[in-house]
Amino acid sequence: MEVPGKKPSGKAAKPRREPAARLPVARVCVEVPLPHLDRPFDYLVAAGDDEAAQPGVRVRVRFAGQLMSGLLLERAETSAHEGKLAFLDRVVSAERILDPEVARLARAVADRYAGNLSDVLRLAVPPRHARVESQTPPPTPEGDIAAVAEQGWDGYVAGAAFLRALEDGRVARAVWSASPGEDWPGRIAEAAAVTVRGGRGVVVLVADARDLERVDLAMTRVLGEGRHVALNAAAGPAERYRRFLAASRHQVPVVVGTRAAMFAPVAEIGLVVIWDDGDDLYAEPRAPYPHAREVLLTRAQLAGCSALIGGFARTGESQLLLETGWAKEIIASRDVLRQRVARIQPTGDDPQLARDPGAATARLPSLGWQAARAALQGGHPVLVQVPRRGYLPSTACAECRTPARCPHCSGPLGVAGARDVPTCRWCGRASADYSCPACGGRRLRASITGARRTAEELGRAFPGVTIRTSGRDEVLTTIPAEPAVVVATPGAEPVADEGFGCVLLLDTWALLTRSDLRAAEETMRRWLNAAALARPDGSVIVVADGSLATVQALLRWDPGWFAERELAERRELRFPPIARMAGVTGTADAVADFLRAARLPDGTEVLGPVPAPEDQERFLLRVSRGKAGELAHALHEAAAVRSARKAAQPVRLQMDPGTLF
DNA sequence: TCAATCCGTATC
DNA sequence: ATACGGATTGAC
Repeated sequence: MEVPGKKPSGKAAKPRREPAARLPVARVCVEVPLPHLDRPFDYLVAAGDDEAAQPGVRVRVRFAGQLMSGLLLERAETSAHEGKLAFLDRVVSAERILDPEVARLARAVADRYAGNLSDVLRLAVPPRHARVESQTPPPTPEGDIAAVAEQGWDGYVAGAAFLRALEDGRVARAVWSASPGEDWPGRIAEAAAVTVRGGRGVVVLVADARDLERVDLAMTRVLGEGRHVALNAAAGPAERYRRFLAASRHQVPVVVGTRAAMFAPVAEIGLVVIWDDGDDLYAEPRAPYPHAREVLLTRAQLAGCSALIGGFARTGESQLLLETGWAKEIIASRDVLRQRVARIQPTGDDPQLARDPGAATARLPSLGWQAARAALQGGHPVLVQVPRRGYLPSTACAECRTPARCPHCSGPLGVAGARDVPTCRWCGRASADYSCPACGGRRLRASITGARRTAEELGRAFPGVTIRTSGRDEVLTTIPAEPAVVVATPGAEPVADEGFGCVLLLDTWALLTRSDLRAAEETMRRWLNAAALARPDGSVIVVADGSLATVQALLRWDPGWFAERELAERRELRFPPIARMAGVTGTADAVADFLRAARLPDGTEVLGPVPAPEDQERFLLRVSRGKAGELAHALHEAAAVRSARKAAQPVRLQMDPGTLF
C-alpha cells in the first residue's frame, strides 16, 4: 500500500485530506455489475470521515474515473493493493444499512448463484430515503412478551419440543406439514414469539400480500403492537424504508415479508420461517435469480439459527432436507389428522355421471353437485377452484360457435395443443370423434372459459345462491360463514370464517397433463391449499381419477408420501434437487464462446442446445449436488473472462432454472 | 526523436 | 463504462 504523501499540489482544487489515524483503509463493494470486478476495492478514509465510515454505510467513491455508489464492508489497518489508494469521496449517510450477518449471507448467495456481490446487495438493501432516515423513530415497546399459548403446536408430533428448542436458543430445523384447517399464521406467530422471548430475532417469509396480511395480524395478536414490521412492496418506498430501518436499527425483533425480506436484518437471528415454499413467487426474477427458500436455508446455516419450512404441501427440496437429515419432520399424528381432514372423494370414475339428472342440469359430476348442495343447505359456503383464465382454452364449434361439451357430462371440452384430442375439463374423458350437436361440424376453435364464466354456469346450477369470484383482478381475503359459492383461481382462495362446507377441484385434467418437471408437485400444492380450507365435517371433491398418485395423496392427505415418491422419481431421472443444474442462454455464438472459456468441473453433463426465445439458444449443465459450488464458481469465472475482454454479446446464467424444458 | 493514435488492460 | 500506459505509426 502506498499512501499519497505530501506532494506539492500543483493545482489547488483538491482539498488536502489526511487519512484516519486508525483503520485508515475501507474495503468497499462498488456498485458495478461486471463479473470481473466482483471483489472489494480499498479506499482511504479521511480523518474527517473516520466516525461516519463504519462497516455497512453507503459511500460514494471514484472508480475508473467515475463517481460510483458502494457499500463499506469493513475497515482495515492496511491494504494489499500495490498502487495508490484514493480517498472515499464521501460517506453518503452514517446509517449502517448493511448488517454484517447479511453481508456474509449476500456473499454466499452470490457464490451459490454464480453472481456478483453488488447484484445481491442491491436485492438486500432498499433504496435510500433521506427524509425517512432523519426522522426520529417511534420508541420501542417495553415489557415482556405475554406467555404464548402453545396448544396449537400440541397437535403435532415433535411440535412442542420444537418450540422449546426455539425458546432455549438451541438450533432446531423442521419441515412442517400443517394439518388441514390449520391457523398457520397463528402457529408461525407463536414460534416467533417464543424465539423473541428467548432473546433472538426472527425473519418470516410468505409468498404474497394476502398471506402477509394474515401473518401480520397474527403477529400483532400474539406479540402485541410494535414488535414486528411487515415488509412488502405495497407499502410504498418511504414507508418501506421506514420499516426496513426499524428492523435495521433493531427496534423490532421480528420481520415478516414477501421474497425481498429474505435479507431483512434483525438482531441475533434465531429463526427463519418460510410458508408454502413451492409457490413460484419465491423465485427472484432479478440477477442472480436466488430462490427465497435457498437464501433462508443458507442464512440458517451461516448464522447457526433455527429454520421452519412450513406448508400444507411439501416440495421435493423440503423432502430432501428430511432425507439428508438436515431437518426433522413436524407432522400431525394420524389421529389428529383424521379429526381435522374433510371427506375427500374423487369423481373420475363416477358411475352415475351420465345418468344423474341433477348432474346434467348442473353440468357437474353428480357427486360434486350433491356435495355442494348439501353444504349450502347446511348453511356453509362452497369453494370452486378452477385454473386461471387463459390457462387452458376450452373450445367451441368452429362453424356455429356452439360451445363444445362433453357428450358424457356436458363439461367443457379443452385442448392442450392444436393437434391434441379434445378432452373434458371436468370428467377427463377424451372425445376423439366429437361432432357439434347443433350443426354437426367436426372442427373446434379455442375459446376462453375463465372463473367468471364458470361462475355464471354455476349460478344456473344453484339458483338463488350468491356466486362470487376471486382471481387476479379482484382477490377476496375472507368470506362470512353463510351459503355462497366462491369461484377462485389457485392462490386466490379466500378463507371462510368457519371453513368451507365443500371444496370442488375442477379442471384438474389441465393441471395433471402438463409435462413440466413440477407439474405434479404444483398440482398437489394447489389442491392441498384449497382442500385445507374445508371444514372437518365438510367435503372435498376432486374431479379426477382416483387411481392417479397425485389424487391418492390428496385422498389420504399425505403430502409426505407424495414428496417422497416425487423425489424418488427425480433421483431416478437425475433431476433437481437431486442433481443441480445451470442454464446458459444467449446467441449461439455467445453461448459457444462462453462454454469454450468455462473450465467446467469433471463430470459436468452438457445438455442442449435447445432453442430459446429471441433467436437464442440454451444449454443446461448438470452436476451432482456436491459439485454445484464448483460449477457456479466455474461459470462466474468464465463470465469474468468474457466481461474483462468486453465480449459484445451477453450470456445469461441461471442456477436452478425454473423451467427445464 | 517526438507526437498522435491504437490497443489492451485495470479500475483501489 | 473510462482512463491510462505501452506499442505503433508517421512526419520531421
